[in-house]
Amino acid sequence: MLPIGVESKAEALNCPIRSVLSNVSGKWRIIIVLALEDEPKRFGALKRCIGDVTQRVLTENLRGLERDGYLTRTVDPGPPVAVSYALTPLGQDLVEALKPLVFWSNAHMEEVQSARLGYDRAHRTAG
Amino acid sequence: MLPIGVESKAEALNCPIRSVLSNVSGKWRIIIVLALEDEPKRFGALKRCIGDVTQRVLTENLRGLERDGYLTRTVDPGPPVAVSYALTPLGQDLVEALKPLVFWSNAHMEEVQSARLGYDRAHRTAG
DNA sequence: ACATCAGGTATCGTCTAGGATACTGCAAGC
DNA sequence: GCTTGCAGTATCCTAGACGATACCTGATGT
Repeated sequence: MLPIGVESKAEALNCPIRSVLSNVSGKWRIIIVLALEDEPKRFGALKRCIGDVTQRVLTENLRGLERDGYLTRTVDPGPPVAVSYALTPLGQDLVEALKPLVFWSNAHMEEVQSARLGYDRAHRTAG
Repeated sequence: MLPIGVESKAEALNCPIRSVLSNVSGKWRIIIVLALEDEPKRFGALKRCIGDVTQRVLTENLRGLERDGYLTRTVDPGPPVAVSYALTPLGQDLVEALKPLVFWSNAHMEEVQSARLGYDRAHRTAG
């Protein structure tokens, strides 16, 4: 029995699963830590690697991940200045914990998509 | 190198990680599937077990998870009617893929919280 | 007759993550 | 002098997830 149920707001804040989940939910957080798995990357490289994230949102999420201790931000005051982001040990650890989910995603994505198609077909006009 | 980067919107939709991630992100989805791990539950039991979710939101998320094939909704037309939700094999599989993350959360939650405190202390008034 | 539980819908409001775009300061390259 | 790349800020806006509340249908209890 996993401790996911709560009876008060205070309890919800202390629930480890909910706490970490909230770090990791959102469209970009997991993608960012995965992008940093192999090596540290500079801001621009990270942005290019992810592809379709805006500068503002990437910055925002990087700040959040830094705040939670998953990565570090290092400024090398060149010139030109170069800012690089690297996973902390905690962040690398998180990536390990995330890998099963990643592999699973690769393996089962099509099942999910066809389930969705089936559901939509069944629930469109016919009730 | 994980396939997380994309160069077009179409590509983003085909990225397995992003696709599954979007199923699972949101405040409640993961909590719900975890709550169903041990046995099927009826709507009311599920709601009581989670504790602080409203009826509307729970219904909404259950529909979404059903649509994606993670759980089934079964109506037993009593009377009284009883609606029970159960994980599909796909859903049980997802739970397995999620477990490392859950265990990790339990183990590292405090590190994250103290990282956050440290960050906030360092970034509050002093820049 | 009235309240209660079950499993929802319907409405409304809020809040925030994310997207779009413009702008900055600094340097290097042509 | 102009553009380009880097690493951002500053604004504004939208969509949708979430919360609160009221209501509904049918059974069951007292």
